[in-house]
Amino acid sequence: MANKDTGKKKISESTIRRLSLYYRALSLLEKENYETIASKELAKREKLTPAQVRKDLSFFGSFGTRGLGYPVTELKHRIAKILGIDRIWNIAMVGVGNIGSALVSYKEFQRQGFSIKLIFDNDQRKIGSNHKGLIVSDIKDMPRLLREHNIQMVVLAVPAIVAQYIIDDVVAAGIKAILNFAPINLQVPDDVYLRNENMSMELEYLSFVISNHYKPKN
Amino acid sequence: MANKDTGKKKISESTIRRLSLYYRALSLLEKENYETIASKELAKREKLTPAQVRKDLSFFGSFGTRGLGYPVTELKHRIAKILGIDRIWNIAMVGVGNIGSALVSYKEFQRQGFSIKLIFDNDQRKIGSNHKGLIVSDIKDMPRLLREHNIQMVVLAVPAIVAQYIIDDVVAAGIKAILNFAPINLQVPDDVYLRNENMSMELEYLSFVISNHYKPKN
DNA sequence: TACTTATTGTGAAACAATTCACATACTCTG
DNA sequence: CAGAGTATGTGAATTGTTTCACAATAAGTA
Repeated sequence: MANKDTGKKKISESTIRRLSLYYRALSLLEKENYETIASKELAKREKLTPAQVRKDLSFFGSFGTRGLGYPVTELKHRIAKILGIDRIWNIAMVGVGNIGSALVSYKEFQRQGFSIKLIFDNDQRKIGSNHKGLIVSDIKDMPRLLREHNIQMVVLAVPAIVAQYIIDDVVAAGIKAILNFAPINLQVPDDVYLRNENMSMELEYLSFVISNHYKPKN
Repeated sequence: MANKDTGKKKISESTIRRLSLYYRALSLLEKENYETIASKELAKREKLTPAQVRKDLSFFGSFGTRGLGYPVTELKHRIAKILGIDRIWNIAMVGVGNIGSALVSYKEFQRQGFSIKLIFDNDQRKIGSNHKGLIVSDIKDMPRLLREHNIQMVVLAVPAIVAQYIIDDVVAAGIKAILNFAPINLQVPDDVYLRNENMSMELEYLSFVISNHYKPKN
């Protein structure tokens, strides 16, 4: 009864996001030379409940040993496979402003298997310049280059005002996954997954928490 | 009673985050000279249901007029007040690496009332340098400067390896809200709200979505 | 004023996520 | 190799969130 993409999905987004947490925790545990880990300890490290850890994992199979726990290295690989990070993803960065160029230099992406292969901008002064060994390409060549370099994901870090115009091109080039940093609601077809990252919203949430002495439950 | 706020009903994190969306939508509607907006239209713009919009708002009061909708400008101000963004927040940026310096230049923060007042680093080569009109201070002076400049929130953009050490100082300086970009689980006391922002996790989620032909529900 | 239309505000219903609790099954020790 | 101990895997119970559906009520109209 494993989940596969046959029809219905019963896996929640929260479960997937926790898988990322488990993956990071397991990488650390591996370095600490743990061979096995109990749900209790894994939960403690991620501030979750043991039942939640077990339930999350159980959606994808039965990875543990009763009385002992989960094998650290194996579970790490299994989760990598589930998340689809047991490979290298080719990324393009569109927009080389503050955020874009920071992310190009962000070593964590490379470390996690997300390899930025192309950078685009529409500013003539930026086109041709070098960022961490990559030459900024003209956004006009984007459709062709995205295909030629077998890019699977795009990070969009352009001004809000041009974001829709540019994302249309990205979609037209066949990209199915986009991480957008422009603080605007963009339209994409149903079969394209667009995730919005809005840093002001994060600060607004902090603002609410301290203004209202609100105690989030996690 | 986990939540304080004088015995009010429990508000979910999702509701708060949607409040940010409504706020942004209302700002736009105001520019488009709308005077009132129905939950139906507001929902459409944010890809939510009208019932959800009304329910979210109803947690905080009764802001609309039956038969007409919500008054755009007034609702915007009410939400700003609820979120605590009807004011300027003084922020300090700790760490002037890629992410840190990008965020210092990120105009959206300023625009939303989050004003970066101080920047810190521990690298002698960076201390004293100028970033967007701000001089990078020595992290050694952080406890004193945070208090002197009445800083209320800290954005942490330092390497994971030193993050715990630095956040301890931030907490000791009396800061109650921290946005952390280091991909590591930090420990803070109960009365400090720490929010983690992990960009690799966002890409991992994209990876899962396209690897499994997963259809998120929103 | 009375009538029509529109849209809110909100209990109740439906749905979703988390936690509980325990049978099951494995390890470890002597 | 048996008994003690431990921790998984998972239905059931609980808790949380979203959607439904409709009474209430304001605006607009004549």
